[in-house]
Amino acid sequence: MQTTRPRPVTIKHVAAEAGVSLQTVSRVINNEPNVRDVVKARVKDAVAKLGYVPNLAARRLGGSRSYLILALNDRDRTVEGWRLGEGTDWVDQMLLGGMLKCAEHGYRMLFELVDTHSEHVEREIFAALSALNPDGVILTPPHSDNPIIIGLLTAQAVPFARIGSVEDGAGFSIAMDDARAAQVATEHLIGLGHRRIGFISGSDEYALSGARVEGYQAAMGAAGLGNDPRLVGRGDFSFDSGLAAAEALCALDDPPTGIIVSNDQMTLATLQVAKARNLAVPEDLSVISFDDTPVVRFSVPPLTAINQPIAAMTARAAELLIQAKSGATEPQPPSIVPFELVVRGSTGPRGG
Amino acid sequence: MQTTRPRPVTIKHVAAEAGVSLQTVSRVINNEPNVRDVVKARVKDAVAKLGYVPNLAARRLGGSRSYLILALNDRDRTVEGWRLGEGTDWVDQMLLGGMLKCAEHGYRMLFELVDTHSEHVEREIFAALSALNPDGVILTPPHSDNPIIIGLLTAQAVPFARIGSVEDGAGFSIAMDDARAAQVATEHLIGLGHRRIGFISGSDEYALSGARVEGYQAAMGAAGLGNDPRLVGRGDFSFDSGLAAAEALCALDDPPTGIIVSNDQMTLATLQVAKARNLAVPEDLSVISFDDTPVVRFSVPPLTAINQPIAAMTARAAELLIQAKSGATEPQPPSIVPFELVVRGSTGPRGG
DNA sequence: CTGAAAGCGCTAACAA
DNA sequence: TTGTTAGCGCTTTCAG
Repeated sequence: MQTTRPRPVTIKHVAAEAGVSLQTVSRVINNEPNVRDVVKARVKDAVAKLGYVPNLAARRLGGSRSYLILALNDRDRTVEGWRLGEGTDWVDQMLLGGMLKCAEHGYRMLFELVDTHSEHVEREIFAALSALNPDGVILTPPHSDNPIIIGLLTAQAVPFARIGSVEDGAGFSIAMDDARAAQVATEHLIGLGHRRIGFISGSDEYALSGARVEGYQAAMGAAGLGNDPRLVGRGDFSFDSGLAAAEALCALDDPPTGIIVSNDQMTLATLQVAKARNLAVPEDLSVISFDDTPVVRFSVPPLTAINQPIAAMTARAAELLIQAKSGATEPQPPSIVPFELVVRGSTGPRGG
Repeated sequence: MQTTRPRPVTIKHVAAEAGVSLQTVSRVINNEPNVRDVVKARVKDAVAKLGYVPNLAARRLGGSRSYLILALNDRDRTVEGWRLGEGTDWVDQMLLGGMLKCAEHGYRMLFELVDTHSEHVEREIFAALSALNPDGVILTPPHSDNPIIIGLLTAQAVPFARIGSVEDGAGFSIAMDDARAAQVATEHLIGLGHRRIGFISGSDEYALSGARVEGYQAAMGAAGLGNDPRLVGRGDFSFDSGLAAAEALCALDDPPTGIIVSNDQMTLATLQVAKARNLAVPEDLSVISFDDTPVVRFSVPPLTAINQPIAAMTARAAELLIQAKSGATEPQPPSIVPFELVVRGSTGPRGG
């Protein structure tokens, strides 16, 4: 059976139905001024009656906007996360924040993957820009600070947002206040009576690693708890590095009763170290994690954690890009998105 | 600073560079016949030299294809999953399978959400079709068997695929062999020496629930283990229903030493019941789950499970749609995608 | 095998 | 405040 595709309703039909020109219909659709209310109402009626929906491709081709926001993620990491099936929900949170925000404005978010480390990054992104003409691009780590990508986007005059970056540079930068987050985490433990509090940092390649250490140190200093460098372990976000760092902290003569760890993987490692040493969590050792990915709900005990507001950051990115008039990419102060300390079972009073 | 958007490379430039007409370039790009190899090579060189990438909007507007596949999910369930952050990776697996497969063919997959239960489903999808003109639509449960949606898509002559459905009807249906999966799970337990094997079914609203019970019964029968109806508990995929069903099974005079459960949530519940009854898993009770979502890796012990091949099903859907010539939506036999029994720690020899 | 013409559905620039 | 005229970049006829 060969069904013929029904001829779609175009702006022409609406114009005819309403007895106005194409242009007037276009103006009404796009909420442009200079249309009398009567006419506007007539057009809107016609639109509703015919069930007219503007065609995206035609809109893009004729006009200057595509109503498309392109979100870019690192291919290898993303695909690996999907394949592993360990519940990393970075992409989901991006969709949650980005798609819904785009939809609010009649935009669509298209999600794509690019190879960060390949020499083809530029070609890949260039191709996507040429094919899609997105009105804006959302960059995530590690793309957010990639000079090649930023250069290309700038040269192409495509507005872009950099999530998780506070580096100066073109485009909108959107991040959480990592220093403040570490500070809040530290204060939480201090509030529970802890005096010896350890910190396991993330990879130095990420600016946020340093910021978190600073926040921790600031809170410790403010509480008069000193600044014992042995309490700061160095990790690289991997489980194994967490193991090593936690082990080192626990082996101290005067070990911490609370540890703040820079991501969920390393926190899981810390839990494992505690178990091996017969330290009950949180009775003997309190632990706070960073990121708050799904796994924190399934560990025993569930982890108290600072969440990474990926959905909110992506939503903000989409919003800024949609607002931005194409071509105008003036430097702006970074958007700082609020985070939350989610208290679960891994923290408790000292000596609980 | 106001950068001007560089004038993009169009098919015209390529034609000029290669010294041929637009049509010839178009033919080469689209791999159409009737172009001499010499000319084809010349055009390809020009494309490479200029870095030409065809514009999607123009392609769609001029031609009959949009190079877009639209994947539709239920809005409420999807958004709830994202908000809960419990690691459900259905969407991720769809992207993994669908996006990558589309990319292989120069297509793009666009992911959207629609309200199943609203009266607006039809309007929503119609709007998406009008705006996007996708070359195909991928439906997931519960849309896969929604007659309104299927009717609309059929009327619009848009090829579509229904994931997780084996119901007859228009469009491609793509599913896994649930009966066989349950059978394999049952055989796995039988192979471990289990004789009393329980089964907790899912909601009767899903055809797959019945199929799984049948597969289980078939395996039991084939092994001469009879067909004790008390061994089949009825759940509805919720944690609580799993609790009740598992409790009932364990309370039998002659309780099972192995239980197969129709999804991960109910299996987690079964684990909890076992713990409450001081049954060690897998020593006293073996458990096999269905779905294999990320959570199975984090439970104690990790769950042996039948995976749901979402990525493979979505990839298959994309493939079929891309192949399908628009307009020709002849009934086809369902595509059955292979599943896997992933053995982890929740199953062991009887009386292990 | 190749090219010329027409138009897809819309918006931008201009005219009225 | 409204309408008219050109395209946007491509693919589809249909000629050659």
